[in-house]
Amino acid sequence: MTHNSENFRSNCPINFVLETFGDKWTLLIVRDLMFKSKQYYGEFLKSNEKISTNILADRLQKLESSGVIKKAMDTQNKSKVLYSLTDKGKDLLPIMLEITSWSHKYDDKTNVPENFIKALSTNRASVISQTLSKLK
Amino acid sequence: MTHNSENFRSNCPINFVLETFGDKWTLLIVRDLMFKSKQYYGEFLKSNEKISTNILADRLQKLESSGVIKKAMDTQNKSKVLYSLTDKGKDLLPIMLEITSWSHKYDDKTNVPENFIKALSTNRASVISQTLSKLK
DNA sequence: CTAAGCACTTGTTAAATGCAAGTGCTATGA
DNA sequence: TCATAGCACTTGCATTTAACAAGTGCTTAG
Repeated sequence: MTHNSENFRSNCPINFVLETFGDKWTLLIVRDLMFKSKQYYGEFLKSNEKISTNILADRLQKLESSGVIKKAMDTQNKSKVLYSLTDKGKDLLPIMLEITSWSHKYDDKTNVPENFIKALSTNRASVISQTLSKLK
Repeated sequence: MTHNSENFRSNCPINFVLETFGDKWTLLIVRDLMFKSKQYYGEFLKSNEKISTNILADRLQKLESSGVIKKAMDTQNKSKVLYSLTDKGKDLLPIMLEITSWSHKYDDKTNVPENFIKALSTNRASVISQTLSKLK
């Protein structure tokens, strides 16, 4: 969905991210690409949250058309499709890190490695560069 | 929704915020409280995105039960209800600011004052303290 | 050439949303 | 004090979206 569509709601920056990420599933795909080194359709399906196949297909297509992810053919296996983050997708990292901090603070069930939390508060820049470097 | 409910999906921090904010409306209420000095039901209804009354009532109740906002009686007018952010809600500010930066970068229709964007990149701490100070 | 894996599609049922109208308080003015 | 209006919701119903199970078509491995 874009601001040009018939579903246009406002010019607000908060609203803009909601138009792309305002559901229960889309950001989980970004998470899997960004932090869990997943890149195949079948890998996204295996996440704990158990996304259904039609919703996954729908969200992958929407993320691609909004320029957050891109598709590529797996050069090793032509029946496989490789998904990856674009620069626009990688730029979501600061948002993801703030979300992680907030959840760590307010949800005692949230499971984030303690050294990641510590690095985040003491050396945020290197957390960012290390995370991005793994995305090649 | 909490991690104890029957809808539990995972212990992931990204999933945790999606359980509360994973829809098209909830975060707009937080935005209105945080940046637009709104505090009444009728004020939220007037936002550009045009939330419907039943959805607004539902989201206000969910935000209250998740501890992000709190209700109070208006001391001037007993027929009015005052909504405000809790500390947990105010702690969403860094997330909101990162969202604002991302949308400003990737959506040319997004309308954020240029001096706010500039302050955000050069003096983030003071943007935070000034925003919070207006929330009393 | 057959079987299995992978990335989706399709169909149906269940849930969430959008819209219009209504309800029950409180305040205000004649 | 009694009618009117404002405010914060509720309710009912039509439409849209999501969940679940099953199926399809292409690719590759044996």
